[in-house]
Amino acid sequence: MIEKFNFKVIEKKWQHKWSESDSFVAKKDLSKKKFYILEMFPYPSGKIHMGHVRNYTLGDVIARYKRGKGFNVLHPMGWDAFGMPAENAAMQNNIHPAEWTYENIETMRSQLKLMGLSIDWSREFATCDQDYYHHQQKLFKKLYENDIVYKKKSYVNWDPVDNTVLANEQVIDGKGWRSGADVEQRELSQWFFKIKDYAEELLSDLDILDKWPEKVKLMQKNWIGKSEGCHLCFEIFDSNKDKTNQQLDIFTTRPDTIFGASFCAISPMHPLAKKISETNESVTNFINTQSSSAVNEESIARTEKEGLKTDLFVEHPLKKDTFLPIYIANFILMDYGTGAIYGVPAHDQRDFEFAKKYDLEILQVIKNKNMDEELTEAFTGEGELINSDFLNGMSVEEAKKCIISKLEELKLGKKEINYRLRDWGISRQRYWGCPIPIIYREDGEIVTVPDNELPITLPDDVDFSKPGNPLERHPTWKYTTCSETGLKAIRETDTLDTFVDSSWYFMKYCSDDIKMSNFKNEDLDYWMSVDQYVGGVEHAILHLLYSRFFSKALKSSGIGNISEPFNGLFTQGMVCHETYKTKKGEWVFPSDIKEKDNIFFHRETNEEIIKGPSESMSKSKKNVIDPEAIISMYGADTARWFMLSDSPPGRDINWSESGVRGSWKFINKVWTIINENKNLFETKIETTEIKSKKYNEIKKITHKILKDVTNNIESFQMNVAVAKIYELTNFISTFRPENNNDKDALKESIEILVRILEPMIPHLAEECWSIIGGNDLLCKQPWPIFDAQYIQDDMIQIVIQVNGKKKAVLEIENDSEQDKIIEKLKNIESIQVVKDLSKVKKIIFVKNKILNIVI
RNA sequence: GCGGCUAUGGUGGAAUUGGUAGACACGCUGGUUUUAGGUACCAGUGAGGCAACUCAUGGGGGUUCGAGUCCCUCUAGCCGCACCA
Repeated sequence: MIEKFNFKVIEKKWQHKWSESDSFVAKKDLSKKKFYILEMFPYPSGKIHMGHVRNYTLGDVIARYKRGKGFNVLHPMGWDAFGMPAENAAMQNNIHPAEWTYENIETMRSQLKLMGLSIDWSREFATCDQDYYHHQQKLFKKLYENDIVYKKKSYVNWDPVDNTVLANEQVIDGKGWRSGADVEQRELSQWFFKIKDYAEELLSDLDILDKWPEKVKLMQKNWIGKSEGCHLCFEIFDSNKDKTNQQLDIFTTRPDTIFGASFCAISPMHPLAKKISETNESVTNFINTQSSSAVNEESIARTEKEGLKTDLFVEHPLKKDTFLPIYIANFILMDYGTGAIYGVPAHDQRDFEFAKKYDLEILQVIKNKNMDEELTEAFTGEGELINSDFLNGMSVEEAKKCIISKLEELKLGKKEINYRLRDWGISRQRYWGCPIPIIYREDGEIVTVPDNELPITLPDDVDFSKPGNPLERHPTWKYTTCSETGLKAIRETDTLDTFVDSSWYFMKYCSDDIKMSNFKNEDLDYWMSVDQYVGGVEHAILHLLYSRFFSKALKSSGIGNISEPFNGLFTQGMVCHETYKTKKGEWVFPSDIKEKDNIFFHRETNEEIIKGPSESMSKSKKNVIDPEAIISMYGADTARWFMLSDSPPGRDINWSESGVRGSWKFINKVWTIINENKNLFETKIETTEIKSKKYNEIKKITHKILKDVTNNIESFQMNVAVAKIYELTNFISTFRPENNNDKDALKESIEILVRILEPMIPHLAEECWSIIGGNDLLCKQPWPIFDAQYIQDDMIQIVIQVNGKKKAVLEIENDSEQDKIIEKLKNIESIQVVKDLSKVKKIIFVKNKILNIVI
């Protein structure tokens, strides 16, 4: 009787061996091909969760596989350690954010180490390390010097109770997520990165990223939101139709509809609206009612169109003596285009609704053949221009071209491209972030802090008992002097958005000596770009777009030469689990449930529990399984194997107890096979030339599966690779060698099995490798290459169809020709047709695959 | 509202990319071993039929010698964006 696999002892043993032999420490070596595999680094929230287990297992399979393939692999790990949860913990539990963060890192590092990941821990860092943010401050300065950073006033979500800015995601139904207070729109002076300047490059370079999911590229494309149109400049007239010497700029993508324009509208935030409000109380009131309530975006989109007519007009540029009234309207966004439009009610649904409400002219200028007389909604389709002077009869496309050149000729407008993408606001009124290396001098100058005064470090003595930014109200921290002029100065008390931290961390890993703050281009030149990035799809836009921008921005500032940081991207699915609730609707942890005859009860209270649908694991629904508990019960290999089985990595996986037990069963099956066959490896086996059928069979299956598993790993089909390995394992476990040749083949088969298991379940594989007498560490062994001669068989199966329906399967020599097969078919009862070939219309023959007789 | 993805047994999912549908696993049924089984092993398991066979990849249509795979259309579910001029 073979004992169960003792993972508790064996997993520790190999983790120790890998670590002491520096097996996964990466060294720059220009003579070797590199492979940079990276998973999105974790936020140190407390403990690792199953999502991390899935993410890092997937990455580790790739890392270990690529090492086997002979690549110089970089597989690092670090911590996305700045951010709000640390400050919230500070407020709630009176613990310093640094202490909270570093404690969590300790815990999570030790948890990750239990998983046996092949990570180069020598390159580990946290973004809240002084060294890291020191370097980030230098990068900020570089971007500042290269005119990629600027400061401007902008509207932000302001929580009046917590005295802080909130991100859009933190505003729930118009209220602050923590305080519950009504969120205000407040104008603040904020730092921005000029990501908009890179919009075109960010868009067009998506085409190079052929190893990215189409879905993510499309999301980024939509987010960038390029649209081509026309910029127009109107003269503004007063109520007496006299020139005011002011102008109104508008942007439109439909210049072709210009003859249908019946009004203009500007945003309540538009400078012109503000100017009018100075002397007009009703305008002031209107603007105030529009700017106060920030509700969620969907309901904003459904809000009824409202407007206020001003006393101003613009003259239609092509229809003399036609004046369009200017409205201030709630549906015009200030931060898209110019914050002003001309309204063409017949061909834009919003303008249509607005015109109906305020009784404005609806003039149709595009007509489609089969159209009703009266428009009941805006017509946005293709058609022919009418009521449009010189544009009449043209298609939409033709009219666009024609009108733009006409407007350009008249110097009234010009072709323009607009992007939905907005500049990236990076100021946060927070303590736990990277200080911005800027001082405001008493003479009004804004200057960067000189390099020899960096890093600007966060003060330790901070007070979280009051809401707001502790840096702002710190007694001394912000007061300083300018070393160049001796003038008094005040530090910038805003810190950088944490997305800045994660926009270049993958470059920092490339530093040979991670503790040095030097950032060498030659290191980047060797290791960058990341060959394979793995993470959740929830970062499809922000993190991935910001990182792409940052690489480009650094490149144009002379740092690195990377235009795309991530060559390959894989977005893995989520880990789900059934949910459980009491009848009162309180969530219950799965670990507190017991089951009897398909009815669920609370383990302690015996209360009946209702089982709900499987949803992605979340603390709030309590449908979480603690990875550490699983690892201590079944071991890391079982957890890893389960994560790779069944579900394709890109889709959601459902965590199940029976699935984990199945994985544990498999681990032991391999363990049993190795122990039962270990004597095979003790002596050399003499072989002979004559090979049995059995021998050919095991050779064929082994090499076929080796080939398949290799392809499956390359194409991220880990679940299929797992299935193939099951097949091989099942075959080996029932294989009974009859002679020395068979034994020799079995040995090879077992060796291959052990080698291809290593990326997935490395502890077991290493232990097996040592049992069968393999040299050195298994993780340093090359990946085996399948031998094509064993895969090719003399006899193959060919499918016989009649009219496309399968009638028989014929075993025949490889590469047999059609005639030979037809001959053979004459002996088969169920296929009568071949006896009289005159009735056969056609024969479709695909060599070694199929023969289809059409009658 | 706009854009996208997905749909295969009781379940998760395979299918060499247009060529034997259901690999592999879970579950279930029966059997053997065991003091016991939430163990191990063996056999069976898409549906219908005694059978030869027939029907089956969300529904309907099409292209093709041949369709889970390609095209059209409908339905359902999921995801992203959201007054973007």
